[in-house]
Amino acid sequence: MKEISGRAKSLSFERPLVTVDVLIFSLRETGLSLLLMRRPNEPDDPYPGRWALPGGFVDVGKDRTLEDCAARKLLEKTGVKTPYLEQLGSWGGATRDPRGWSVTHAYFGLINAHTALGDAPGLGVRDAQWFPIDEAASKRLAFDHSQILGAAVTRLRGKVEYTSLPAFLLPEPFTLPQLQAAYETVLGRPMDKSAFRKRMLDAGFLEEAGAVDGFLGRSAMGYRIGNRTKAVTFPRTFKPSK
Amino acid sequence: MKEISGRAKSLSFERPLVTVDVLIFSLRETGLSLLLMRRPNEPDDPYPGRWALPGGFVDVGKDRTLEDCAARKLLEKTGVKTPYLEQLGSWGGATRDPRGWSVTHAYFGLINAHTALGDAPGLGVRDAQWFPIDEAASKRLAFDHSQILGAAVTRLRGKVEYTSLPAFLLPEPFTLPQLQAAYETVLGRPMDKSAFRKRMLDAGFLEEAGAVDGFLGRSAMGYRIGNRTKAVTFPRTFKPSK
DNA sequence: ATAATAGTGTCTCTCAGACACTATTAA
DNA sequence: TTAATAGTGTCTGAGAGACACTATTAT
Repeated sequence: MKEISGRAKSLSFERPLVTVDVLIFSLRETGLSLLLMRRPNEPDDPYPGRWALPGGFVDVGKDRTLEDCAARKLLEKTGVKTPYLEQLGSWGGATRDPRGWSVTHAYFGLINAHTALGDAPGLGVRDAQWFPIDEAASKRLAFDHSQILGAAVTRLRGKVEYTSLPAFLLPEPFTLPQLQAAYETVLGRPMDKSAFRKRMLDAGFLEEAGAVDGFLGRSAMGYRIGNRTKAVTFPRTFKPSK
Repeated sequence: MKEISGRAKSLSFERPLVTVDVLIFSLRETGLSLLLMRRPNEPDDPYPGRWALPGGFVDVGKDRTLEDCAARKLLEKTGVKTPYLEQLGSWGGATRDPRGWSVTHAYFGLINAHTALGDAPGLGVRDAQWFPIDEAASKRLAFDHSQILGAAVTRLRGKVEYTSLPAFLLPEPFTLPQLQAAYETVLGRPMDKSAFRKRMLDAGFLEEAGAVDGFLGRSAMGYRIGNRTKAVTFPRTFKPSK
């Protein structure tokens, strides 16, 4: 802040384009998945027809804050209202958008597959689609979105090692075995049941929600998340590595 | 990205102001300190005369990326070239700058007191000054800079529990006792020598740099940081809380 | 020798992982 | 009773903290 050359506080210099992109993750039959949208196919649009993260320009009239803008995009794209939404970071530069110097602000959200009626609500048919993250990562996405996706997956996998993030991927109430399965899917490795339960219950972010389930074998206790706005941090990571 | 109403790809809508702010931390005699700058005292400038984070508008002609812009600000303010620099986050909204909808991108850097010739090079006399972070936090800074500072201190203290960040606060070569003192200063609590040494040496980010020091008592081994661009993550936090 | 600081060895306690065990439900 | 799943108990090993010990230097 400052650097208004001289004392003429003209703000007439060129301003970058300002956008928000949202990475919406969900657990689907095919594993951890990401919502992508196809860019319009008009030839003088950047990256026509490419898959891209949902997002768009900040609307100076509509959005009160960046976070509001991200929540708006997410609502428009999925109909989901208050999921876990975290700022991932910003990418800005002269060349990332052919239309000019631009900055994008990436947020990532975790929603459960139940709310995200996959191919249905609001978005549906059009040009939105879920992809398993490996498949999404192998595509040549628009702009620098592949790079952003890489950062998001790294962050997500990293945080899953020591936070309760995967709980946000499940519809409530969920059981501990379901939660464990969510962790195992995201991390791609099996975990010990006993240690897992100890950790989750000790962390104190779960509220009992009555017995549930049981359409095969013993029924299980259902749980809800105490505070849906933030994840809990565990004192240690799962595998203290080597 | 998209949302260009209709198919007229006019980019003529209003764009937010885009800035970068840098939080420069250093260890000084008075403890962990932050560099602040006084805003110009012209009455129609926002927050005239207030202390603020060093920063300024992105220069679309000069800066190739956001990170470049942050490095430029840091260089202009301190003369330091390639320190540890990490993106902290972005704050954007309609009301944070009276001049209009604005987004700032905060980076924090750790530099050693030797390079940061405190009150001297480049900046010197003018309107830049180091403050112990508690004092900086108690000031009413310009814009939302107090909030940003709060986030930075939280992040820094948090990461110090499980990373090698404090090493960036020391001039090389440094000794393990010096490094331990840096940790203790930032965290505000004493640490056990034996456990500390085990952890640091096992982490494998230190390179021996020959015996050093010894102007009182036994001389110590000096160390350098292997990779100055990123901190090492330890498998556990220091005090498993509770 | 003494003071001051650097560095090591040893013990203990905590806690995560391993894994076998018990509990509950449907067919 | 069996199969399937939920949930518990016990042991062990790794590793961090506590703390006393040894090592090296200047005076």
